[in-house]
Amino acid sequence: MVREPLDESAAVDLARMFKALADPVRLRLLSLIASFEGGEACVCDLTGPFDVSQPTISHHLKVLREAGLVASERRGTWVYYWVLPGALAQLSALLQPEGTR
Amino acid sequence: MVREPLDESAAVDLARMFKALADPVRLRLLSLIASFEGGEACVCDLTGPFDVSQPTISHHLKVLREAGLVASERRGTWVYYWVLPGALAQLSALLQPEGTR
DNA sequence: TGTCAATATTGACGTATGTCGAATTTGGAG
DNA sequence: CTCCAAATTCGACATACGTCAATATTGACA
Repeated sequence: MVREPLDESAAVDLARMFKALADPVRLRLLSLIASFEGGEACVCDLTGPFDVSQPTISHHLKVLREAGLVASERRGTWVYYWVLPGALAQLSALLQPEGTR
Repeated sequence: MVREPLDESAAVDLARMFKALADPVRLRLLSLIASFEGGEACVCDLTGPFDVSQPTISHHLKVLREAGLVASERRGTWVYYWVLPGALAQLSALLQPEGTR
């Protein structure tokens, strides 16, 4: 990114992912999921720490999922979420200032 | 971020920065500024490549500046912008998946 | 001092976003 | 089969955001 200008379509794709990170609740959700033991958490684990309603949490999880930052799977009564590390790594690399590595 | 849950105030601060990145025009602006020779560009260099109006570019530059991602200085007739690498590095580190480095 | 070019600010507009309560779906247990 | 708990979807609402045209500001230079 620091080397040569992003073309428009790449910028649109990246903006979609950054937009998913551009909310305090979603950042905390992501961090909470990632730091859970085993790297995954069910929705019931995720609603407690927040002041917002459960449907709102569900909405934010959907945004994260559609942005490709997390994935989910139903197991019986519960739905589990985990972080997709590749997506974060891609964004991380993009923001890496020139010399750094 | 992957190690322990973000607290709310940290999440609010970070979300503010990610929000500044959550727009294709701003991502391209940032990339364009960074990849300019000398690492800085005047506004007149930045309006051409986009389909949006000059006031809109000015608005986006203000958003980037208030998010702490770029800084600017007036030199005579022109105003120059450059990227603040520390801010990008902070976000980059945050997104770094666990083992990576 | 007056005019011009480069940026920024203002005001307005349509659309997107975060949030909630209510209704719906889904699977497990009686 | 029915009922319940977990999660999602729906519909509504207020606020935030991206954009533009018009206006204001700033500095250079004649």
